[in-house]
Amino acid sequence: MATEPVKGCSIQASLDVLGDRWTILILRDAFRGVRRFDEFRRDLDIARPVLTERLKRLVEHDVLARHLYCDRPPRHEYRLTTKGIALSPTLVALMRWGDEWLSDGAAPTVLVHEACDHPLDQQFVCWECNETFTPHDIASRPGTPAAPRS
Amino acid sequence: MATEPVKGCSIQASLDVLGDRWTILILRDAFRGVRRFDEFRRDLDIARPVLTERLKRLVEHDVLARHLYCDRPPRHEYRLTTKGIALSPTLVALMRWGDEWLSDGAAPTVLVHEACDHPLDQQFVCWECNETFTPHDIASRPGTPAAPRS
DNA sequence: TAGGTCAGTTCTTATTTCGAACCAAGTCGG
DNA sequence: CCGACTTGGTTCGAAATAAGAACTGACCTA
Repeated sequence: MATEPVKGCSIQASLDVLGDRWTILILRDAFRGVRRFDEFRRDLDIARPVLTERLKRLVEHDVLARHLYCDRPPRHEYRLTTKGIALSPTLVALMRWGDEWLSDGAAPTVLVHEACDHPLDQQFVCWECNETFTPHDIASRPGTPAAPRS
Repeated sequence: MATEPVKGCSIQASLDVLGDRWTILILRDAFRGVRRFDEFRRDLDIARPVLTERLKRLVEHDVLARHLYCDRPPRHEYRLTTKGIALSPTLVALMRWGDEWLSDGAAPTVLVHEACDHPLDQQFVCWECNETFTPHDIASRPGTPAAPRS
């Protein structure tokens, strides 16, 4: 897969890793605790060769790691790495959008703050003012300060 | 942990709308201010029939709206709806993950709080304790039909 | 009238994805 | 030891999807 010099867009770069019909669903399962090949396969109803390829890809990109969990019959499991866990804001955002805009009723699953068991929210926060704000208050600036890019 | 078929998963529902190779890139452009057919086409280097189909789909799903912006030669533009704008946490999350884990240096584009021009952060916040927390502090509860707040 | 733009549609071709079958290592029951 | 079964794959041909190039058609400008 030709990974060309990403036109300076991190969304594109992320989609190079995640952007196909199955990868995000595989990761959703991984967040729910699914770890084994057949477990993914049954849960997602995905073709075997496709699952093989996607898992390999995610391991290559260091989003999942392949662990040997059983010696005698050699068995592997796929676990989220730190880099993989760092995708949770993305998954949470997708889930919340689906809940809010696509669901025909109540959310099928609710995420909560484990400590107090109350529902979670996801917000934009400013480093400086420490205030939360809406999408409408976002602006974008090219590049980091003094970072030569082109 | 039971692996029952996850019907009614909101991530799956969201991906039914967004989950192909182009849709999220189209939306990224839309957030950046792109509105016209040819502008999308040139910027993304996407095949015309595919762009036609994706835009139609996004309009059908009420993520984009097709506006007539010129009468005499009838011209249309595609704008984000409220539902579309509600996707910004998803796009921001993807962008930030790419920035942090895939970029070979500085982030190509930085999002800022428009009011004060300082970089934005995206966080999980608890409705009750009002505290921010990490992915590790998230738990999930099956379909609690908790009535949304007033 | 000629040439150009914008927003498509309609083809043909190339790439992905699918499903079904096959494979291999190990395990269990008899 | 034999055969059935499990996990985790690989290898096929067939089907769905995307790509590319050319064509349409409404308008605009000179």
